[in-house]
Amino acid sequence: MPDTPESFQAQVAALRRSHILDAATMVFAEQGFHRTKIRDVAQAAGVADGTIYNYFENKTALLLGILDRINESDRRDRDFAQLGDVDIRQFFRAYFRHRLDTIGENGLKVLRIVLSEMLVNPELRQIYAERIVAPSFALVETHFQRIVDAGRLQTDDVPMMIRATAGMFLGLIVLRLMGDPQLEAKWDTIPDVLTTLLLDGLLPSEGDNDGATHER
Amino acid sequence: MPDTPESFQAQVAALRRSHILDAATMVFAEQGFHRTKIRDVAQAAGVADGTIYNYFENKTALLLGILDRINESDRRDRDFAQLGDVDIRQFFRAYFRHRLDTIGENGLKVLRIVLSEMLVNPELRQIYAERIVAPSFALVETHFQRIVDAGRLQTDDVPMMIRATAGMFLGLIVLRLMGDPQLEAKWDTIPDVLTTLLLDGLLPSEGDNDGATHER
Amino acid sequence: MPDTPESFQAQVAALRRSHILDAATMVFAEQGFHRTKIRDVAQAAGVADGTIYNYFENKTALLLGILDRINESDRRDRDFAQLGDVDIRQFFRAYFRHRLDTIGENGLKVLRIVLSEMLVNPELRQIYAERIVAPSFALVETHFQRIVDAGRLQTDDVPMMIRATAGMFLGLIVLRLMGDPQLEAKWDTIPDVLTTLLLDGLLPSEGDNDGATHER
Amino acid sequence: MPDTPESFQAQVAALRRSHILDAATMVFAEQGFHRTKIRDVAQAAGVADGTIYNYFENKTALLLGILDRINESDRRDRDFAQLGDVDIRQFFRAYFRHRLDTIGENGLKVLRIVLSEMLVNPELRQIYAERIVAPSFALVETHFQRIVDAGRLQTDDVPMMIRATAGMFLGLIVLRLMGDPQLEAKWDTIPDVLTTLLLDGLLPSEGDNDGATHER
DNA sequence: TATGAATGAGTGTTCATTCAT
DNA sequence: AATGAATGAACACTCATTCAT
Repeated sequence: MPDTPESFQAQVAALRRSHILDAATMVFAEQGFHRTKIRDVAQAAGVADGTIYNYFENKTALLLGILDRINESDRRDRDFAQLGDVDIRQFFRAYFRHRLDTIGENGLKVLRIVLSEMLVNPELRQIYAERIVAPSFALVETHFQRIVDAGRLQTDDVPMMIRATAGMFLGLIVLRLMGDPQLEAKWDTIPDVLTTLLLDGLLPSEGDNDGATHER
Repeated sequence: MPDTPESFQAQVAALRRSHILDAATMVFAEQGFHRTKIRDVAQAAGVADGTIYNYFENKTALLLGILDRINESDRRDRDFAQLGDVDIRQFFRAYFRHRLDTIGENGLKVLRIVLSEMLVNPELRQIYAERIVAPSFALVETHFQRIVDAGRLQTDDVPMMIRATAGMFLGLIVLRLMGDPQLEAKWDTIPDVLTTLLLDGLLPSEGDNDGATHER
Repeated sequence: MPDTPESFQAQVAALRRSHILDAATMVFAEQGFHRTKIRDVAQAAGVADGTIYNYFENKTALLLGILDRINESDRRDRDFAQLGDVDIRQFFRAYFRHRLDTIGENGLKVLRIVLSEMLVNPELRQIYAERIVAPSFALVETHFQRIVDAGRLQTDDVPMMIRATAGMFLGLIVLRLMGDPQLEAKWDTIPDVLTTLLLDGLLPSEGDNDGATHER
Repeated sequence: MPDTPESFQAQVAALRRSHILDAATMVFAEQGFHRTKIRDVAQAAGVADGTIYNYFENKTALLLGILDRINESDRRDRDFAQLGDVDIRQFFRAYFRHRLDTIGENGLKVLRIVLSEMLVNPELRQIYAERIVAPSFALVETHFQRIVDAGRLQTDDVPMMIRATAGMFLGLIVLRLMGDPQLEAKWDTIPDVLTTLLLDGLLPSEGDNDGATHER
């Protein structure tokens, strides 16, 4: 079935938009948002300055576009998260591993820029909060609540537990972005470390030591 | 012992420097780093534009100054951390509570600015990594290693465990700065939530359920 | 006699040209020349941006087109002016009235734009001077010269008298465009006021006062 | 009496402001408002681009400054206008002559720019209407009303008569700016022409012809 | 040491015009 | 002839920094 002319035009437009976004992601990751001039993006994309503005309202909209892409990949991850009916320890490990792989080295560079700008730009932040954080948390909450109800995990406050978990992951990313060499060296152990820490906690198992006890 | 004229001058200078830093902290927290003009800082400090440059090399140096102050308060917290020879659960709770209180609402505003800029400014980042992160982690590592060696806590990798813990704290701050309403509402429960999560983990205690088992 | 295909095409073209000119007149009058974008004209005319350039060389040519239309209506007024063999006072009144009516509220808006641009654009000015001012003045000059020769009007310098008269009219328009409220309120009295002032002058008629005399 | 430091600084500032305004007037007159870049003004004034903005809010404010100067000279002319207790014919001639001389060749160039922009810029227009037109007309109205009451001039509507007169003057300027060669050639006869036309009107004096009569 | 006026490099955005389709 | 996406030159304005006083 051949495309109608309209949809063809639309496809070309979408393609170029995506192309510009690729270029923007690249140069932003390389030079940072503020140091990057529109001209840099244009040159990287092989178009004229003005062409950018046929596809994005302004420079910030380029970041929004990048955010939307992250949004997309997050949406896919949410589906992945629902698969977690298997062994919990394995699921945790696999999920952290998956997120880590999805981000990748390049993703870290982009995250640096996006995080930095989002912290300081309310518009960006709102988009992120509404489109990504809120629905993700909502989904994961129901999911985990079920698991907790089934007695497979134990916590008093599912929403806060989720946030603490997500925060741990995000915080490690931020710490690495801050330049901690230890984290860079052991980046791959994160899934294991987090899984063990979150599931088992830091207290010694009963019988592991000389009788130290603890009460909650 | 009266101050010599030199040291008096020096004290006046230090005072004014501190005064300017107060002003900078305030206006940065309120308007962000980039949106704040040197003139804004000068007016808030009640001095002329040029005077700023007698005490700080450039605009970024103001952030560095703010960072140094955070550094100072962190150094004091490190001492506090060493006091942790009491009950571990109480210590965790008290420590998180202390950090939370130290930051405060206003500190969050400053953190937003400093974090954002640090993510993107290698110079700032290096200072932070060298002066704050590294020594803090080093100190806490030896401290915790001792506790682990004493069998009071259990973990395979103390450095990573510490980073995960610090990351969880930092990540929650970032998530809140991103605008998560849940976190804002339950901000005060963080010490409890984190303590329980970190010490006990998510897995149900033996006997809490119908015999589900887990292996590490 | 049916039109040949060529002339039919030509008619369609002329029609579209005129249509575009209508749109341009409207949006220029509404938003001014510089604030109006070609896209505004195109949208108002219901065509694409590029189409404008099939009918007009550039944006200024649109103003030229508007000027040409004013030219046309002025040509018709010239004929009207020749009808002035009736009572002079009536003719003056009727002529001013006619010009006022011809311009209308909408014409004032257009005049504002055209005048402003013409003052500053030599090309436009030249067209106006050559195509409109010069022939109009030439015609009116011969016409008035005849009337003066016939002793029905009295003046030393017909060309300057005509310019002063035209100037008075134009100047009142400009003053109104400048925002004088008095003129807006009494706009309709202009034909009477001008006629009386021009024909009778300001000096009191003989016998109207206590014998004041004047010499030219 | 030596100036206090404050007033000295203020004087220097006023001087530089005036200097910049001189430069702006010059380059605007030469190249027009829109074609003149801030850099042109700065170079003509021998200062940096940014310095302009220490004295004027924006480019338009430069025009406002020029307008204010015209305002000032007009205020002086108003005083001049009050001197008109002498022979009316002489006063008219002298007044027109004075205005013509005040404007001069250079003033015409400036007027071209200011008029053009004012026609199209409501902000500028309002300033002009409020600060210049209204007070001028108000003053002249009371002045002429007195003369009319004294029977030395005759008119039904003083305000409109004044506007017609001012309009005639303004209109002649506009016509000349439009490029009429006749006006340029006989520019100096304007005071005489206008005076005669306004005072005596166009109708032949009684007895000058073969008995043509007219009624008002 | 404080001042604050002067500096001038730096850039996002607009929009008239072109031209491949 | 119509389209409308691409072009890229153009520019007002900001503001960190300097330095004469």
